[in-house]
Amino acid sequence: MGLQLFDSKEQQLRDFVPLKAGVVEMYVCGPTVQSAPHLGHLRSALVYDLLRRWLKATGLEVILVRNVTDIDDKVLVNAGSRDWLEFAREVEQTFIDAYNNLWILEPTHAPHATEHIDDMIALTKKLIDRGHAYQAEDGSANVFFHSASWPSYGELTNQKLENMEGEPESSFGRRSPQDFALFKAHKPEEPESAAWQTPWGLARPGWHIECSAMAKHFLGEAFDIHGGGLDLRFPHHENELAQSRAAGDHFANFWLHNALVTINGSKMSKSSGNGVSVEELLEQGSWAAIRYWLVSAQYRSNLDYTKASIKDAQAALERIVGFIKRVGATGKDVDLTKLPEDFIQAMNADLNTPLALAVLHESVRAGNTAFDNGDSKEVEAQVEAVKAMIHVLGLSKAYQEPEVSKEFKAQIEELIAKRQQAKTAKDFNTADKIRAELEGLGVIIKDLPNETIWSING
RNA sequence: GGUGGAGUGGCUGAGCGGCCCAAAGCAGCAGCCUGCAAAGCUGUAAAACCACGGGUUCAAAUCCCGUCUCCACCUCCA
Repeated sequence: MGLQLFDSKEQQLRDFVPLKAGVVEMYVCGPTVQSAPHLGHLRSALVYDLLRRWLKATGLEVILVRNVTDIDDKVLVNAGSRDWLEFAREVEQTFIDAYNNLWILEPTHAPHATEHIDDMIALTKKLIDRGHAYQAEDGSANVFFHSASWPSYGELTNQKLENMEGEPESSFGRRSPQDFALFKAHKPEEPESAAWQTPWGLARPGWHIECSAMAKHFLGEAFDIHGGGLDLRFPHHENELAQSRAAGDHFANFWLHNALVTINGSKMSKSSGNGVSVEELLEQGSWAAIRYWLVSAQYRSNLDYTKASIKDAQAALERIVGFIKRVGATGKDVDLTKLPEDFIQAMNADLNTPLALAVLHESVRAGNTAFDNGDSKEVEAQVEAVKAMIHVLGLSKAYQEPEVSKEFKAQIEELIAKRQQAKTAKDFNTADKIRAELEGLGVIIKDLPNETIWSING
């Protein structure tokens, strides 16, 4: 059976078939670059990275668009007296760094909202022409989508218009409480650089129109998958869907929503101030361990962060990496035809990564047992399977040599050789001293039967 | 009030009608390895009565009804 994905619009598993044979077009909501990322942001990006890797592994080409919302109320507020765009770029860089460290592949396109204002204006015009949007009745440059004009409004989240609370009726010139902004009129207290000349006056785009416009720009009127965090289902995705459909586009064929990272059972978020930063995480374990942890739950399950989370993940990951190193198979070659059937089925079942990890660990154990028994044929079979699996999960780099300077490497190897000499001479004092010295350099050594291997601490 | 989702061993977390007296990992314990460590490897206990109470079924963690608890979302903002 092929890949099945849970479509949150249909609220069921559906067989995934790309609209165009051989190519998958995905749009994922990226961050609003208002402050540095926390675990929740990382999970979201990672989930779609994982999906992308799996689609590629099954032979499909993937075009992934992940936007950057670089104009937004909070960006302007948090920039304070600084140039807001410069601030936004700086924050964006902290996201890019974190993505890179987590081995999240670069998207095919990573458009900035501010670079697609024309697309947004065009889409908004179309909506006005079709009678689904209007300029604010107070004469300002505010433009709203008229939710009541679109009969299927609410279809994504199965809600009825009358049950939605909405904004106070007259605020900013809207006709009804459930109408949302497509463009927001420039405010005197905001910098002029944060406003654009539109047919309705000086204004900046609302959040929802950005994604509709950029998705259309890069992927056209219909594309395969729209992804994002569960907290974006409403209003953001509901509004995107309404806008794009009202403008005559089919829009996304599948809607995917990843569950949230919680801490003590509650959503991790900026506003509640319980976000766990990258710095705090790295005290618990490596980037690889963080990635492993994020993969250890199925993407639609909440993932609860505790103090031990990353440490546990590190231990589990090292078991896998240890096996590969132990049998000396650290080469980069990977053969995806060696993926076990159970693993493939787990991934095809809406990316059941915990089950996939179980298959992986079973392979590791079988491989280790074979190694102890000197069954080199079995060892080879298992290690190839393991490498293929962790390649798919994006964890391959965990076993590859750390990138250090040649000089440093030579120094380490010399110390290890000296220690070996001391050990052979049964001069254990010297041997222990050297071990301590290596630890001082941040290097942890492990004595294997025939050799000593080392790694960088953390 | 509305809409979705969740409650499984000490912890994380799969399973969603029979293969479940419930995967995998972590932690624990034992053995192996070691100059000693660390790490590693192998094996493994337990009362997981699968939130609680009913029901359907030859068969339920899995389906149905009820109850409790928790989480997310409900529009210029995640």
